[in-house]
Amino acid sequence: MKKMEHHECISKLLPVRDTLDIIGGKWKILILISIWEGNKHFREIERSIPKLSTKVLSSELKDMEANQLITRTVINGFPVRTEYKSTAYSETLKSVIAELHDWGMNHRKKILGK
Amino acid sequence: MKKMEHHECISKLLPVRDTLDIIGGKWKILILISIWEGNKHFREIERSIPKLSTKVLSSELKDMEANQLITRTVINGFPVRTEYKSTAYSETLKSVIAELHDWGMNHRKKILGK
DNA sequence: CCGCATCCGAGTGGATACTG
DNA sequence: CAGTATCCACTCGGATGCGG
Repeated sequence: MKKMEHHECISKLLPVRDTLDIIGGKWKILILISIWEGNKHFREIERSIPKLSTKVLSSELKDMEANQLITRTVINGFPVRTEYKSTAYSETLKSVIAELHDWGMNHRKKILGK
Repeated sequence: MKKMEHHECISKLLPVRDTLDIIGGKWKILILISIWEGNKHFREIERSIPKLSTKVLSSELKDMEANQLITRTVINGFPVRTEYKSTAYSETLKSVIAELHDWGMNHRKKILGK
């Protein structure tokens, strides 16, 4: 990527902020990966992520549904079961996550590995 | 990026988290861009970013210096002046930011633009 | 099983004033 | 100018209990 020009900066900020809001929290990527791994139910997801409380999971799942990263389906019956699935759209985040991952790997080497 | 395998997931999480810790806050990218734009001094940077308080700026700059994204140079004299500059290393973040930006742009279109 | 409501403590961040 | 100190409002998130 070449040097950013000043007039480009402002227009870049909002979309960057949007993306960070959507995946930038402490849990969202973990939850997404948990679902990618095959976990479908609330308790399953909760148990797969240490230290994640029901309150936070609940609100994160809502955000993610609003952003179309997952779908939520209630299966009638008793007890009620709910199924969370990742959308095809969520797959488009993989290149973003890959970029974050690569930079983070490299950074570890730079900061720690001497 | 192809589908992630399960055993890859865990190894991906830490570096992703590292990167988000470094650029994921509310201000770090704004500050970096402000410095890229040419702002060098504490007050200059502060004034260029609405709503940013001195306390937060101060602590963000320290983090960023620790992560080698910027350098801090005190220029003797009175009053004291300090010069912040972005490092060559910080430029490596541009591809990450570009990826965040592209995804965010696309997402806006998907969510809002119908 | 799903997941919201409530209570509550700790940490964050803003405003302001002050030192070097 | 650079940055710290202090005070304080507010949010976040953990624990727990309950209703559907």
